[in-house]
Amino acid sequence: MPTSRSYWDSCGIARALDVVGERWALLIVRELLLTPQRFSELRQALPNVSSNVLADRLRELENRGVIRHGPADAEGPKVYELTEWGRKLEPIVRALGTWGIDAPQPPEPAALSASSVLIYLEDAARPDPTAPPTVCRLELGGRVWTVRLADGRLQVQAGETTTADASLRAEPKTLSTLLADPSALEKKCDDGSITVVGDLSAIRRLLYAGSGR
Amino acid sequence: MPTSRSYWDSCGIARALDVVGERWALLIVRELLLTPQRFSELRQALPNVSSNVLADRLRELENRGVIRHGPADAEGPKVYELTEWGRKLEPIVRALGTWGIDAPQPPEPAALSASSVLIYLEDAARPDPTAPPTVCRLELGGRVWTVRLADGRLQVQAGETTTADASLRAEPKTLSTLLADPSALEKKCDDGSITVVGDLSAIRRLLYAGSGR
DNA sequence: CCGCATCCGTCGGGATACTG
DNA sequence: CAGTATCCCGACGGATGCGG
Repeated sequence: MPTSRSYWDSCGIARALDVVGERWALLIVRELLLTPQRFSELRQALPNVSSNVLADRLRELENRGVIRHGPADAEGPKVYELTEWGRKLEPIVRALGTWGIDAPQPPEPAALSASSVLIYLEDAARPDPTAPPTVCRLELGGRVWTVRLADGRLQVQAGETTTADASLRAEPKTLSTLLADPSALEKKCDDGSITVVGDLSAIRRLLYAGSGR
Repeated sequence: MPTSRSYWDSCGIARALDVVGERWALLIVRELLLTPQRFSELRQALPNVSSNVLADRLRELENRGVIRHGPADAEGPKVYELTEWGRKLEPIVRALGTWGIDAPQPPEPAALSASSVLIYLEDAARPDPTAPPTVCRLELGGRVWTVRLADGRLQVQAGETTTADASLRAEPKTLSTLLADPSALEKKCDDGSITVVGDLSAIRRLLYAGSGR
């Protein structure tokens, strides 16, 4: 059964927290920022939330108008996705993530979902505006993503693209490590922890952009 | 004893929530946005948090570097105040409040602190840029505040000012009601639920600015 | 297998009383 | 005034069940 407690405070901040302040709620929103996801995908992205709590939160967030539950497109599997109101949380959640960079790392073992790394990548990226436009295909956490570098911006999209300069397959944590130290790219290629197809320098541009140059 | 659970997730968002995601934490931050406050003032502003939980949260937030506990200035009473890092939450908390405006109001009885109304006032205010600069003194929740209207902006400061066009004493909820319907100003004056001294039209400008014109 | 529901143990949080 | 001590309940977390 969903949580029903409230702060009993008419302040907008308190009312916002009545909606998305319960445990795991904002992490679910984080997961849905880039793409709708299924229950099992959310479980994989948030391995530390128990299934009953996840079900509770999803129901709550749906009842309160933050997310929606239904087939995104014709007769696909049922996915959870943000409503228009829920999407307005995006800049807030991203800002919270930027703020949290300065918070201490949790001790191992720590989870790291594909969405987390990609959101970080978008927000931290400072691509060279003079560099050539680049499109990379990413295989991350069992899904395919498209990353576009152009006009001094980095954008992530869920799904395949028709034309990519290169493709990279990695674990989210490995990609995170590479963003902290892009110079380790070749080594990671050699030891097989990542797989690169196509123009390696495109991947290199992505990593250096995502590391803030 | 403070909470020690974690999301065990290296994502910045999760780490931020490890710090300020526990219940009441962000409402404490809200209370400290405008001015440092003492324990008893926080209790009054957050009447629904029990003293032990408040003490726990304050200790946690202090340990994690969000707030500081000490005499703000020479030998005053001990107050809680935001650290530099904690202050970086300000735009996030304000944005959350703006988002929460569209969330349902909690059933009565609902609390409403002076800080809450004043933060809302600052964020919702759209003062007429052509109107004359105005300074109002506010007595709200047992404290004195200074509100300045100038250059199409509204700014709130804690404490007295030397020169004010008018002074208004009210309960936070009453002020909130007036911001929703500024035309009720005279009535509230008459029935004694507020007290105005000085230029009534200055208060009127404040209310209309705070109501988004 | 996916999408939950149920059961149960634990712990965070709420209310009250009390202390330096 | 500024918290602490205590008790209790509900939210949370883990495991398992179970229908589609």
